[in-house]
Amino acid sequence: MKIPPVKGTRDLYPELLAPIRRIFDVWRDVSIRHGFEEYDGPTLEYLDLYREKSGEELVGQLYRLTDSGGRELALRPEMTPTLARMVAARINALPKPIKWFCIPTLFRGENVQRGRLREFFQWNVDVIGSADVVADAEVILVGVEALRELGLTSADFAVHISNRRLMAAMLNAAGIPEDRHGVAYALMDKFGKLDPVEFDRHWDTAFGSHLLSAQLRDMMSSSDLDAVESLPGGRNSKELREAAAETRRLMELLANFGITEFCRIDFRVVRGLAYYTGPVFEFYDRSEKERAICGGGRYDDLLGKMGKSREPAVGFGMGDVVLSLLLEEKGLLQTGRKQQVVFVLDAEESLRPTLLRVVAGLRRRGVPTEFAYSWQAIGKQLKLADKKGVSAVIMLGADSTNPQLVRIKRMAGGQEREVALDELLADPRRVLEQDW
RNA sequence: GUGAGUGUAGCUCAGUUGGUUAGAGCACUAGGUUGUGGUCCUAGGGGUCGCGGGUUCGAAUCCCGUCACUCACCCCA
Repeated sequence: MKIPPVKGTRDLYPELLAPIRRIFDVWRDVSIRHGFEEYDGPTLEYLDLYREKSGEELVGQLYRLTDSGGRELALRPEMTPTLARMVAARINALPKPIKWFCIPTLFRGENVQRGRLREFFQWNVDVIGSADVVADAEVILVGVEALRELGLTSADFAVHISNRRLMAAMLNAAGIPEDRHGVAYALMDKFGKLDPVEFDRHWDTAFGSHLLSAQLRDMMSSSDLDAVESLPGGRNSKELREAAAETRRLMELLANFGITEFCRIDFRVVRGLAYYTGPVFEFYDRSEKERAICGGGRYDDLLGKMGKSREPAVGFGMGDVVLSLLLEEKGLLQTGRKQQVVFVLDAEESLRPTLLRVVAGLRRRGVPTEFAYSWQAIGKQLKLADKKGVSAVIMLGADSTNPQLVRIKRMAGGQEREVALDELLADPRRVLEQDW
């Protein structure tokens, strides 16, 4: 019986895993360079952790199971609840701000389609314990730097920035009651998909104010902070002016960090889940054909709901699936072998013991080394070396008059040179990297 | 959940109005090549034609059902 991989999962063969590993390396490297520490948590959590935090929508997508002790568990669909628990447990002991990152495997029982799987990797970067908008800016900086490191430029992607506080203030100023804000957000989230007439009609039906609808549309397409304050009631709203000021400051900080070219205000960014309280952002490819590469924002109230003390926090998640699609489109997905492997061969079978000694010696000195398990003619061994994609071959017994001489052959150009075996083993990296 | 499309070798795909033993390219294995890889040539392995039923002397091909996958919609980190 043939059992296929589970829907929405991937069999990551070496050539498929290689480019993903490359992405992980960049994520990790950039995180550490920006002062973040890596953490991880369990893949399995109590179902209640998500029930309490995420509401029924996400719980409906959970992979749940009952263990042999009758505990109701779930495969983690996101990292934030775990992070919140871990931080809450040590909140008094950890120096603030806490800057942590993580590259977890996540599971969601969603419909599978382009850019969306049921098991995927997601880079999480969070700052906890600072209410300063500079933390928001730094988190965005980390995300931008990682994409730059992967070869993307401002011609390829942009960070679309909005602010939940600003939107709330705006709606308040327009006289829309708090309990209707959810309806408004849902509509604003659809702004990009609806044409103006439809948008007006939906807005009118919900709020009965066609005028506001038109102004909202202007504002959402203008990306202009000043336009916000010209909304009905805007000039008199302290809340709104403050939120606008916060957003302006964020843009200034991003300019100070030197990434203005990547960042733009975009009030179409609302973001699905309800726990965001301040600036929110999404990274999109410039064509906006793909789903968001990355999304995040400030969630000052979430940790308070998880633990005892309220802690301001900001962070984002960046999945590997959409990012890989984009990198592939741009021809930036690393597919070839990058590893520099050498292959040791012996001209005669009697040299096998020497070969094994040389192989072990090279490996001990940090040189990735391969060899043929059974002796074959030089031509066959070279063929094998070629298939393995090695960068160089070290030939033992190449000179029958002097057993101390080995010949090093570069596979790319085919050049060969001879070197003493002792010299090679003394400092193989130097010998192998040296020009000749 | 809704709609559309696609299922033939590991991959990409041919396969005539239904007709002998289902093919090609790539990939894989081996040989040509007993002191030098890539190119080239030759050979080989690999298929329950997604699955089940029906029509027929005969089904990869026609019909019905079913399953899987892909894309889109809905929804949404």
